[in-house]
Amino acid sequence: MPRPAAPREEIVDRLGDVFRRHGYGGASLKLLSDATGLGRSSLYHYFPNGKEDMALAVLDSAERWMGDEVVPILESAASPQEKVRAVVAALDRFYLGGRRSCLLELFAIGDAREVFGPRVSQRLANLRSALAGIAREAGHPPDDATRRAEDAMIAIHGGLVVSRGLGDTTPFRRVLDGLEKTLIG
Amino acid sequence: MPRPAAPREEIVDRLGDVFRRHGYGGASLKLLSDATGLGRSSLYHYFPNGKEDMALAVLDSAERWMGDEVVPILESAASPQEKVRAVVAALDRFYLGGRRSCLLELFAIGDAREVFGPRVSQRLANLRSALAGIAREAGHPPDDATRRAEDAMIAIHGGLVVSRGLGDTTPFRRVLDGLEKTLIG
DNA sequence: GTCTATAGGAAGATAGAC
DNA sequence: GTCTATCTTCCTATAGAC
Repeated sequence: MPRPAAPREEIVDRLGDVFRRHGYGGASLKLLSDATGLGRSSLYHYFPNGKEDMALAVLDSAERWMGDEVVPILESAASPQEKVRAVVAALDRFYLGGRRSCLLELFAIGDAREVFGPRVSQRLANLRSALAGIAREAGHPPDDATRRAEDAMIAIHGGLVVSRGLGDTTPFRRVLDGLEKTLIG
Repeated sequence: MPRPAAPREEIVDRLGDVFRRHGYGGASLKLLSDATGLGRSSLYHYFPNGKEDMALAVLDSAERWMGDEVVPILESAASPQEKVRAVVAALDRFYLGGRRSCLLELFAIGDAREVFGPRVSQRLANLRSALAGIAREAGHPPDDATRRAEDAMIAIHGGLVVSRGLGDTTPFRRVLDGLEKTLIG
């Protein structure tokens, strides 16, 4: 008798691992199947539209994580400095200290761009707004705050890329260490 | 009678376009064939080992470009400030003002990582050394110079990622504008 | 150097039994 | 929910004519 499946959350996490390692196009059904322990048919049972549904579920999961972890920080009564530190800690956990790639980067490449491009763009813009809010709270005028927020995003993603390329998470960790200065310093 | 082929340089450039847009795995022989106007067989005539050979040719071409354009700047008698500005201009041309992705980023994903990972790592380390040289010339101690060079690489690649994600080259151009400060300011 | 044809396999996706 | 079997399409790669 078939075992009750792993919780959907767990499945989506494992799918995310594959997408983050291989990109959208490179994540074959075989890899997805192996990573979850689910056969092709089971994957289609959970995600009727196949790979695109799986990728959407992973994106949703990442956005939900940000909503659960980061938004409360932003809405708290903490000081800007405390908020930055909490966000840094959240990013460190989310990107596994620099060992995990960013889906927004991978989903803006190749065929995935056509499907997910607008969503990627919107998520980046949202993240920029959120970070700019902290910079404004710290007293920076709106233009300057937005510029700082964008610099922070550039540093984060650049740190991830360089860390992955060098095979060394030091650059990403250094970015996180400097984020307070980038954003409100 | 078959037309004499386009110069190899031109062919490699067009292959590079495909790799940069779709990544290594996403660059199918069909895309490569369409972009160059060469049939599959002709591609195998030029690149006997298929896609891997094509990717190597593109990487070689990019490295040669850097060697031809950037190394002379570094070896010139110009001031550090002049060198940074010349490098910035070269990067601006190379990345088409932010519209072109970096191969080093794309070739560190998925299956390509196994094949090109070490080479990517070495190129990044070389670029860091080159940039650190300018920072040292400007009077920064070695440790600080290397840190600045790495920050510059983080900013460049982060700027490319964010620009691509947002569909707007402004972030990359702003990174280039700030590179002098990042490196020697 | 380019062409057509094709091998041989892996891809995404579906059908129907259990 | 999971399984096996299968369909179609696409992929990389090769062979051989011109």
